Amino acid sequence: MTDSKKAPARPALKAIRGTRDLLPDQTPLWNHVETIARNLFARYGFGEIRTPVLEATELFARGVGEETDIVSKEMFTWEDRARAAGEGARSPESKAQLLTLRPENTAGVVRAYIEHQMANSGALRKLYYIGPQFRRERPQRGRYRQFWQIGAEVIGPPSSGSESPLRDAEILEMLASFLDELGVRGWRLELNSVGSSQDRVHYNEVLRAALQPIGSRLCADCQRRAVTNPLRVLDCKVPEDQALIGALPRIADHISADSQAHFDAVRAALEACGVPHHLNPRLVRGLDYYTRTTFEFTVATGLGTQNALLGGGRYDGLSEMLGGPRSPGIGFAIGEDRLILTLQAQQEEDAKGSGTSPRELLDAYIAPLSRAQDPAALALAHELRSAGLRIEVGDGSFKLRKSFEIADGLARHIVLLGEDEANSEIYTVKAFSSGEQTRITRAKLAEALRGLQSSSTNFVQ
RNA sequence: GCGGCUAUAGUUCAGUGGCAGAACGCCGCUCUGUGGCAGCGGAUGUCGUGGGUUCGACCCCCACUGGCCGCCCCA
Repeated sequence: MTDSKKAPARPALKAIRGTRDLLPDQTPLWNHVETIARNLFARYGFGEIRTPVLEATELFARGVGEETDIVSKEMFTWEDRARAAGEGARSPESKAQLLTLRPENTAGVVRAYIEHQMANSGALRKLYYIGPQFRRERPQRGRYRQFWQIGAEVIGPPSSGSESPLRDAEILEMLASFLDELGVRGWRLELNSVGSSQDRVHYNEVLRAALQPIGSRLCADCQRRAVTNPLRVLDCKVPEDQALIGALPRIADHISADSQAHFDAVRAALEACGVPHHLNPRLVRGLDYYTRTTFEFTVATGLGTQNALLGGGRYDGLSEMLGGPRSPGIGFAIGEDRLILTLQAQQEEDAKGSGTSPRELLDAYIAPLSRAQDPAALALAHELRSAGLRIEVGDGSFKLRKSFEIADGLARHIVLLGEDEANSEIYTVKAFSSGEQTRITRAKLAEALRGLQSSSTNFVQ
C-alpha cells in the first residue's frame, strides 16, 4: 500500500441488490416446501401452470391497478427496442414495447386463462404456480427484489361454481393444511370482505366524503391515500390516527346483502372444517383487483416486521378488466422466502440445547490409493451410481489419512481401492458409524453399501 | 423513496491516528495402506469502493455501494 501499484479497480461481480444465490445447504428446504405444496395441491385438483417472467406492462397497469404502489413505483419496466432495421423488419416503424418483470403472478395466470380460452370448456379451472417475482423495493429481511411465490387460482365462468363461498373456504382450508403439514407453528388467519366491485366504488365515495373534513388531521401518508386510494387509510398504523380512523364508516356496513351473505357462508364453511380465523374489518389489500373475501396468514416467528406469510382474495372482475369473459376467481400467493425464514427460525428454536443436526450422507466414498487406481475408481463409481447409490470419488494423490478425513462426514462408508483390491476385486470397506471393516467382493458391493441406508431426510443445514 | 446502524482473514468477530489481531476453519509435519484425538509448525487480508483531512488513516470527515433494522408497501 506504500508503492504505486494502484491497479485499476476491478469491479468485483456480485449478485445485484435484493437478489441472492440459494446454495446447496439451502435448496433442500426449498425443494421440501415445494414438494409438499405440489402434492397437497394435486389432492385438491390443482394443475401447474408456468407463465412467462416477462409480460407487457399494460397487463399489470390494468390488472393490478395503475394507482397501486406496486405498479406506480415498484416495477422493473423498460422499453424493449423496436426491431432494428437489419433484423429484416417488415414495418420499419414497428413500435417499441413496454415490458415488465412480473411483480406478481395472478395477472399473468388470468391473462393465460383468457388467451387459451379456458372459459370455453365451462369448467372450473384450478391452477397453481411456483416462481420468482420482481419488485424494486428496498431490500430487508423477508423482502427481496427477486422473491418467490407459491400461488394458486380458482377461476371459471359463474356457471362453473367459481363464485361459490365453498371455493373460498376450500382455498383457506387448503392453506391451513399446507402450513400444518409443513409444521408452521402459531399461524394466524385474518379475514375480511371488501364487498363486490360495485360495493367498493360506493364505499370509496362514502369514505372519501368522510375523510374530507378530517383529512388535515391525519398523518401525511393518510392525506395522500385519502386522495389516491382511500381504502388504504384503514391500514394506517400511526397511533395518533387510530381514533379518527376507528370512527370512519366501516366496510361491513356498506357492502351489499349479497356480499354479506357470501361472506357469512364462507365463515360457516370454515367453522365446519375447523379452520380457526379472525375477522379483521380493517384488512385491506393493496391490489385493486380484490373483491369480497380477502385474507392474510401471519406468523410470529422469524419474520420481524414482515410478518405476512401469504395473502390473497377474490377477484371477481379481473378477467373482464383484462378483456376476457366474466370469470370470477379467488387465489393466494405464499411468500416462499418468508416461509423458509419462518421454518428456519423454528428449526433454530428447536435446535436449542439439542446439539447439531446430522446432515444427509452419501452412501460411500471411494478412495483410490494411488494415481494408478484413479481410472478403476471412476469405473467403480460409475457402476455403483448406476445401481442407484450416491457416491463420491477421491483422488489417488491424496494420502489415505486425508481420504479418511474427507470421507468421514461426507459418506457413510469408505471403500479403499489399491493394487490388491484392483487385482482381487475384493474391496476393503469401512463403515464410519460402527468402525467395522470388512472385505467385500465386487459383485456384492452395491448391496452391502445399500444396507443401513438412512431413510430419514434432514433439512437442517 | 425516507430515517437509523453497519462493512477487518474462508467464517464469527476484536482492535489502535504510528509494523494487521484472536478463535474456529484451512495446509504441512509428528504419522509413506487406516481418519476422528493430541502436539508442533505455516499461510491467511488491496481493513467494502472512491475521495478528503493529516508528516502519517483500518481508525477522523464526505460520497458511493452492499447488508441489517424501522417507515412505506407487500408475499
